[in-house]
Amino acid sequence: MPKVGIRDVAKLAGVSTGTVSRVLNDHPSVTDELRVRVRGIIEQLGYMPDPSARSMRSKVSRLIGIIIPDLTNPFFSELVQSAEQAAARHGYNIIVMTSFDHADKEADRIGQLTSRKVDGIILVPSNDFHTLKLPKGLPIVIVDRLLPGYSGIAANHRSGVRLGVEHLVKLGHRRIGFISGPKDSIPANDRLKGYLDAMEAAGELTGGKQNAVPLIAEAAFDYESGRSAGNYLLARARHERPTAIFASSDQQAIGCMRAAHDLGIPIPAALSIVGFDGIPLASMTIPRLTTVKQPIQEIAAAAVAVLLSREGVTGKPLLLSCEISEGETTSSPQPD
Amino acid sequence: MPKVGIRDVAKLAGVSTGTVSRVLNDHPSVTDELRVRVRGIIEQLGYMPDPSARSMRSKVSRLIGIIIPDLTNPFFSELVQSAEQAAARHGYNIIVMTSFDHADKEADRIGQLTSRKVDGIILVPSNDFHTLKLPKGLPIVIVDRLLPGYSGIAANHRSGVRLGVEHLVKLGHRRIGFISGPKDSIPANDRLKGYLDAMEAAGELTGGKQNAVPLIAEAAFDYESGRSAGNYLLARARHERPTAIFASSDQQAIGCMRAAHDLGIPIPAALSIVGFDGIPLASMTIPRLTTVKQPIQEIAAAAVAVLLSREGVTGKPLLLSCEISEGETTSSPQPD
DNA sequence: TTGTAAGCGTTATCAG
DNA sequence: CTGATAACGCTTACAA
Repeated sequence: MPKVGIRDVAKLAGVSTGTVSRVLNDHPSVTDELRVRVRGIIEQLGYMPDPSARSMRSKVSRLIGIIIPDLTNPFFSELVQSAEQAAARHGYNIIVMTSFDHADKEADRIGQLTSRKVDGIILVPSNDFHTLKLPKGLPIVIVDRLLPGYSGIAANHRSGVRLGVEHLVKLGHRRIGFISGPKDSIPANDRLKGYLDAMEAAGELTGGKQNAVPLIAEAAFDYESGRSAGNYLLARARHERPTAIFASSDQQAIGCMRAAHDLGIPIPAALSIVGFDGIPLASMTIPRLTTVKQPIQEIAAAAVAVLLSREGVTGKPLLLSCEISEGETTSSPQPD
Repeated sequence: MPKVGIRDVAKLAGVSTGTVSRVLNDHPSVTDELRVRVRGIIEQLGYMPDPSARSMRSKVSRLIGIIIPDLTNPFFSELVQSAEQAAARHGYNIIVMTSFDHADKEADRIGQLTSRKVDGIILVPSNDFHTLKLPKGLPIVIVDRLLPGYSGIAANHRSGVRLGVEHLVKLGHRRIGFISGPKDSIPANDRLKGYLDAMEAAGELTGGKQNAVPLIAEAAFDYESGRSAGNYLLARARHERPTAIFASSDQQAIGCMRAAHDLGIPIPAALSIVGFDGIPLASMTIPRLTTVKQPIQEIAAAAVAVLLSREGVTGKPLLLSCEISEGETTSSPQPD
């Protein structure tokens, strides 16, 4: 069974290959009658245009690449899934690649995608990342970890964290600890700023007392780091230790929950905890984690939309807002 | 800057396009001297062969598709990541697609990949899946959820579960409950068989007493279902309820942990729990979950290898063995 | 071993 | 609006 090509369709429909092609591409200048007839034949023959031949002529591959640091990270896997969905709605498919937060691997992946002639790239830049050598002519949109000087799409981490900390303030907390991300990470710094914003607004940053009892612990975004950061913040006399902790990631928050648990500190009775990200896992902890949820689907959809508009991101970064997802790890503080 | 093509390379190297092509494809019949020279020019010009043109002639796209039910499931995201790694080692890239456990979506995805002319498909069949219409000529390898009548690659769920249950038996448990997967799921049934194997070997299946107190609860694989199944198994008088529970997934196990927690049953003091899968989350619970770990990387690597051998899976399913990952949710049972 | 040239299956240009 | 026909960039017999 010889595979059916565009001329088989043309022959059977009694038209030229050109017409068939035009039908295929929804070119306006085709009679409705012809369009219908050709479509019928296509159906009947089960004809499928060859994407290679197509892309060779038209310079469009209907393929978009996405490069993320680690697919095992639930935030990124949801991002990829959402991107796949969004792309599919436009007839596009997704090639995934992992950079493992390695700048040279990332460069290599970008090269691969470029030579693959994808129509665009969604990039979550690796952390140890310095200069981005962008193949010009290829639309690329930076996502989640915005780079200074580049535009892109991300959640508004700063205002999101502020939202979360303000939630704690509203509950009556004053000694609010903060588990920060790695200091060389852009989003980590944005989140830190959000914390400082909220603390300042609450009047907790003016006095000198904070200096005596540091409430900020730096840590990687993972579970174990969150745990040790939590230990650090909590291993002090009761009247000195924070009554609430905001963690820069849900994984940190969960690690911190464990630290509190190990220290015999009940949650939320003696300690409120808020995380950041809104990964599915957050609703599976005991008790359920209160967290600031990133609009992952919206980010992915926006990224795809930008790529398909073939403009790259135009001006400034596009920041989407987070919302708080209330769990069971927050309550008003106990009286001392 | 006009893009550089194969003839630019040929011209500058003073050879024919044919020779350049042969160098590109590591064709053996090229002088080392020429090979080196051409490679040099290629480098110098930054030439990248156009994959569309290439694939159009050669019928090879160096693309492989992978269809999974849900990328949000950590098991599958790790599978995809491993597959991407394995494929990359062979110069292949991966197109991901999600079926959401929907048979017709799955069929559609297979169609898309077929028309994309991928070189092979890795498929985790959707659950409500009946007949698989395989485009012949396109190598496809079924993974994880083996279909009766088809060959494929998966962990040996049956022996894996048996391993886990035997572990509990060795610790001294006799009333071992089992949270099963959905009854229409192949792997769920395999796992159930593993449980029955082990229980029979332990002499716990011969008496009639099991009938009076059913120790098996059917549930979906997710967290919430595991929780209600756990509630069902544990909501009885102490001397009747299981001293240990084996759950068919880690998520179920974690749900079950929550159920036990809510009932005031301490783990592992009054209840041992073992999960199945070995997802990263398993080591993040309090206490850390003991689980049977599937060899995900090996599965992915084997799947890619099979595809690249262009044979499809030849004979019987290939079953890889699991290993137990000891956490803190298992101990010897308390005396009644 | 290397060069020559004929396509691969579409799309796009240009007449009609 | 539709039909010829020339590319597109590369691989691969076939010849030399």
